Amino acid sequence: MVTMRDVADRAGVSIATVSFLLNDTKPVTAATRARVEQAMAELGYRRNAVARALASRRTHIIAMAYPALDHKFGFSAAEFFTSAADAARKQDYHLVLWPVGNDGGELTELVGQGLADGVVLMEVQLDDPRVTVLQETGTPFALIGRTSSLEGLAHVDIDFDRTVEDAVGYLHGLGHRRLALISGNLNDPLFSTYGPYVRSEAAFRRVAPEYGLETVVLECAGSTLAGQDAMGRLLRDHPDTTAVLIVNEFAALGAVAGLNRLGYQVPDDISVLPLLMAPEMAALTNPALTIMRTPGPELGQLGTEALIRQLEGADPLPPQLVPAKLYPGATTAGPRRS
Amino acid sequence: MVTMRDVADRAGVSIATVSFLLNDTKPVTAATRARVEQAMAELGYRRNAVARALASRRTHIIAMAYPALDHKFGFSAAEFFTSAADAARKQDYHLVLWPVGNDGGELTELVGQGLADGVVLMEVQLDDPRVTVLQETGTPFALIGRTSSLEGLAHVDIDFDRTVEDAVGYLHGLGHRRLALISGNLNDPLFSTYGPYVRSEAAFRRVAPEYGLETVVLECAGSTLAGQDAMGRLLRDHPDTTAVLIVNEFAALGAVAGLNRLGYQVPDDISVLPLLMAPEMAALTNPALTIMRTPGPELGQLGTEALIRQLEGADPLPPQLVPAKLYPGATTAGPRRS
DNA sequence: TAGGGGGAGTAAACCGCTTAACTGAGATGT
DNA sequence: ACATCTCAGTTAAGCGGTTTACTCCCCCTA
Repeated sequence: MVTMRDVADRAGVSIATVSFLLNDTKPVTAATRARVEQAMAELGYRRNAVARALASRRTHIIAMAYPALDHKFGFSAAEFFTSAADAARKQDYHLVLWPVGNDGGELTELVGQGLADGVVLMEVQLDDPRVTVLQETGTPFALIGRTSSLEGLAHVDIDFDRTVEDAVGYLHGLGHRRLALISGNLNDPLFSTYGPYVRSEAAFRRVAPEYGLETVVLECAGSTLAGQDAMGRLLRDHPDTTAVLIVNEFAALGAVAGLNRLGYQVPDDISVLPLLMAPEMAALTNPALTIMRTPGPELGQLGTEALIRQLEGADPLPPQLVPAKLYPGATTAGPRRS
Repeated sequence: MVTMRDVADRAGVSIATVSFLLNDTKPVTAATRARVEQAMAELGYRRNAVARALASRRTHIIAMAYPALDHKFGFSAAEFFTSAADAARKQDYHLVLWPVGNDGGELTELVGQGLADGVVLMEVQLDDPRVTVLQETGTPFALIGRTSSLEGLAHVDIDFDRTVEDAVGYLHGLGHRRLALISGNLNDPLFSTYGPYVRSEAAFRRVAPEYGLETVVLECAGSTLAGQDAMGRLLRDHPDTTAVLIVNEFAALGAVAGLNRLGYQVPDDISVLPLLMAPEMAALTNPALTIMRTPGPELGQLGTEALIRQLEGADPLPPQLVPAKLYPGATTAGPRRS
């Protein structure tokens, strides 16, 4: 292994000089720089990240917590991850996906062991034990999503209000007057603790009346089957509904499948518009879904940047809310004239 | 930060003793052990992984390469990852998902910098540049999937022969006599380099005739739309087909959607059986797919174990092939009497 | 011309842990 | 009883960098 020592010797300088040059922490004359750089090239030197981490007490590694137990690492999560990784790389950090339980214990371990400088948390619950643990241990972190009380926590999240406003406005503009929202399941312990359900339902209940629309809200678990079932209930109990918003992406797939099976035409008989979905997932149905596209790339990037600022001691970014934007597909249209 | 020094002082021993105890590298009397352990508990000591890595030249981190540019990180990949992470944890390693380009350059960087002890590669191509790079740089690695020539490379893969045999046998047993395979797209540069397509198609062409079945093979790209289109072609050109095997999981979803749209009943009119799919994905269609379940958990575990053996200098595991097993759903049945 | 200031480079003390070589005391063999 | 083994522990030399304090040396100013 080629070390700094080797480079320094060959260039006829001290290892400190090599270090200064490499980190750009002290000026170095052009001549010296050239000699050192040549030596590095000739020897094929690569700086040892572990030694650097030990000496500087910074690993330059950011862990994105992967909630292994919750399991559903879907397309949205993949978007968070890749965009976050890109953002990190641009700032000379490594971002890796680290599988941890969702109690926060392993997270502490991770940082306690000095393996990661900070943590980006995704799929944050309204009352998330992980956040508590991270706070108590003084671990730097940023959230993608929000806990219910966030006193100055670094976080980014979806702007549910604007997303729902835009979605409802869009459907209203198409001529729809009877909208339904397929939301979360009250019996699911996750429901009341999961921001997307709670916040989009609240937004819907607020916005729909503003447009003079009836608010039909159906409970639904987050699975294909549940979505299909919910759609059946909707058609039975509210047959005059012409457009449906759906929070959960799996339920949305099921809803479309259900409509197809029951012989309904989408979007002619009924329009379907998921409120949060990744394009890859939208392409899985037929017709392809019109969606409010989860701003995964933006959130991943912003979350990471927020964390890095914190790590570098820069003044923190203000929390950012990003709305999901309409991503056209073929499941929305004006209501059929009856 | 509590260091070994602190623990040693409080327990009245040298730091070496603490280290030996912690790593179980030298015997320690019960009395000393008790004192040290108590000191650790009282001080809340956590061993610094970075320092350990530097001194021992082992980070105990395994990187699973995430080909950010290429394949979608779907449910199968998630299965590889979680099972691999579990396997690693059991052996005192951390496994993390590391996003890298697919040329292998960043992989070398990763190991060159000493950040990871080894690499688990998934979605391996038949002729994979990453493998070459890893070999040249002497990086320990294990493959999930196979390159075409694997001279003693540590690897695990799906047993395509048995998978196809089982699938064909199963459908034959149900009474089907006219099977089709929806495979990869010849125009896709990936096709000829991607093991699953190549090997399962080869197996199909070999096995089907053994059962006295016609071999219809359709090209198809790996997307929902393509799958739907392929199904249309199949019904048009080979209307007497009663069952279809599909390699790509996205195409499989499309195929079912296509059948539904065209008014066919699944499985009454035609049985659909994907050759490689994760259960989560199978649940996305209606009816839920009967699948040959990708042995993701097994492969992730075996791949990781193979790598760790290599890292620890144990005698290597022989390469393992695991067949996908039948995972019942509702898209297969006997052929309709005509 | 002496004094001061600043820029480039060096020496050396860590960072927290592992590990080879060594110590010393009690057990063992003859 | 004396040399020889064991065996639990200790000492100290790294691992490959970062970083503080310090040394030169050259140039500018009074």
